[in-house]
Amino acid sequence: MSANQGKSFYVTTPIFYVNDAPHIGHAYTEVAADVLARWHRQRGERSYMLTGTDEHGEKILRTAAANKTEPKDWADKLVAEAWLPLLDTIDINNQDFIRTTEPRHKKNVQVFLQHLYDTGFIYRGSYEGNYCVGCEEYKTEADLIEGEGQFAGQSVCAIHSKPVEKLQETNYFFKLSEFTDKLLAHYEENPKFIQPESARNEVISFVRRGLDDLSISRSKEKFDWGIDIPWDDSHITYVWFDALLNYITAIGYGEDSAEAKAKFESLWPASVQVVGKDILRFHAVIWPAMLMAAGLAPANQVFGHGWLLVGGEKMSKSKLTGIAPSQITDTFGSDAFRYYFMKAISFGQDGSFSWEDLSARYQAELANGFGNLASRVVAMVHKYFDGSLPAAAELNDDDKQVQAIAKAAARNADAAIDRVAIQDAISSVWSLVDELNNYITVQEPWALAKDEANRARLGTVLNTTVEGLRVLAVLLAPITPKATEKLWSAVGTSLGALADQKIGEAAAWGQLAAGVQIAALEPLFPRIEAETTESK
RNA sequence: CGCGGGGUGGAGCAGUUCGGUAGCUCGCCGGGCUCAUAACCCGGAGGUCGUAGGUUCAAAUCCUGCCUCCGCAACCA
Repeated sequence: MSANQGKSFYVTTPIFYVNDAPHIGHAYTEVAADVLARWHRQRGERSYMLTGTDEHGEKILRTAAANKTEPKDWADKLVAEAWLPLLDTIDINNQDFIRTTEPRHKKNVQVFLQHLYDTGFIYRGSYEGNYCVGCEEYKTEADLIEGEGQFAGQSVCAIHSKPVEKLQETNYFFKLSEFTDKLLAHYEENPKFIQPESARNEVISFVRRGLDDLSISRSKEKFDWGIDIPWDDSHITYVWFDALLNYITAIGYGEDSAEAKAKFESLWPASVQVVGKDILRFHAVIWPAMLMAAGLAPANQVFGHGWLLVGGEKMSKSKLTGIAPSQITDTFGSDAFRYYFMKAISFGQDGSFSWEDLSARYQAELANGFGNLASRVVAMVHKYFDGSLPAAAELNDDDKQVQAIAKAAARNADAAIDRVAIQDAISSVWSLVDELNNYITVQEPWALAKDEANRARLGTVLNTTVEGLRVLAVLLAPITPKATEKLWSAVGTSLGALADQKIGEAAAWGQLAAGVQIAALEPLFPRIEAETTESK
C-alpha cells in the first residue's frame, strides 16, 4: 500500500474559513491529518501535510467592513491571531500553510480556469434561479419548502418563510454534468476512493440522480472579494472553486520551474484528503470532476469524518456549545487532546465529547495506564540498578510473550493506519501498555530484588519492560509527540533521535545496549486536580 | 412517501460486510500487590442488542412494518 517509490504520503485538511472562530471540530480534523502524516513519517516515508485558510467571499468582505478594515488586513489579523496559534495549540506538524489570498494561489487558480475555458469545460451561460432577498443568495429546489398561510401553494425560503424571486444572472459554468458517468465509474473502480462506506453510499446515490452544471463565477456587481476570472474582469471566481484548488496550487500546480514540477509530481495525487462529512460532496464530486477536466488524477482517497457532538447534538456557535481547543489544552495539554479525540471516537463516525469522558480517559488511560507504567519501570531501574539498564539473561515464556505482543501491536497498528482506522491503531498499541503492566505484576520485580540469587532474572524483567517502553515511545510518537519525546529522553537517546526510529523496526527486540544509562523521568501525564476539571 | 446516520448492561462505544456462545473502556462490588502518578493486577454483578413480525437448525447480524433520536436545508470540521 505504502510503497510508492519516489512519491510522498500527502495528506490535506480542508482550509479554514478564516472568519470562523477555531473550535474543537477544526482541531479534530487537523489532529487526524497530523497523526496520519506523522505516522507515515515515522515509518520512514516522506510525508507532507497541508492545511491553510480560505479567505475570499462575501462574508469576509462584510465582516471586514464591519470592523472598518480592508478584507486582506482582516484576514491577516485572523490568520495571525486565531489560525496559526491553533496549530500550535494542538501541536500540528504541517509542512505548508496556504492562504487563498497568496499570489501563488491566485495566479494558478487563474491558470486552471483558463485551461478549462480553453478546453471547453467552462462556458458562459445565464443562470436563472430562485433568489431569496432575505438570504441574498440563490436557493436550489431543495432549499425551498411549501409555503403556509398567505404563501400557501408557493415555494418559500426555508429560512425566511417568504417567497423567492425568479432572477437571471449571466455567469460562467463548469460542465459538471458531463462527469456524472465518469465519476460513477471512478467510484466503482476505486472502492476506497470515498471512505467510510456510509459516506461512499451517500455520494454515489447523490451522483446517480444526475449532476447539474455548476456556476463558478459571481458578478462583481454584488461583491468583488475574490479571484478575477482571467478572461472577464467583471466576474470573480466562486469561492468553492477557488478554495478546492488550494490542494494543488500549494504544491506547485501551474508553475513552470523544474523544481515546482518535480514537487507536484512527487505529491499529487494526494494520498488522503481528510474532510468533515458536510463538505464531502465538494471533495468527492466537484473536486474530482474539476481534476478530470484538467487532465489530472483525483486524490487517492477522500475520507469524511463525523461530527463531534456535545450533549448529544452537533456542536454549534448559536447553541453556545462551541468549545475552543485551548480550553482543553490549557488543562490537559496537547497530547491529551490528540489522544482523546483519536482514541475515544471511531474515525468516520460521529462522536460525543464530554468533559467527564475526557477527564476519565486522561486519568485512566494516560496517567494511570501509560504514564504510570513509564514511571514505575524507570523508578525500578534506578532503585535496583542505579539507572543502568541491566542485560537480559535467559528468556522464559512470559518474556517472549511480551515481545510477541509488541510485534503484534506494531503490525496491527500499522495496518489500521492504512485503513485510516486511527482508533484501532491506538487500541492495538495499548495492548502493549496493558501487557507490560500485567507482566510487571506477575513477575514481581520488587520480590526478585529481595534475593541476590534472582539478580539475573530481575535484570531480564527490567530489560524487557524498558524495551517495551522504547517500543511504545516509537509507536505513540505520532499520537502524543510531547510525552513520547520525554520518554525517549529517558530511555532512548543512545539510539539517536526518536524521529529516526522506524515503526517497522520498533518491535525488533534488544536494541538498547546493556549498561546504557536510563535518565530520570518526570510524570508523562501528571494527575490533574479535580478542582480544575470540575470548574469546567 | 426528500436524502442519510443511529437506537447494544448506569455512561460512552465496538461487533452487523461473509448469520453460530454478546465484547471493550469508565463506573460499581469483592480480592491481591506495593515498583509506581492513592497508581497496578485478578474476580464478580449488571444487557431477552428500540419494537412487532418473517426467513433459518441458528439473527444484534438477513428481510418487512412500526416507534424514536440525530444530521443535511440557518455562521460552523
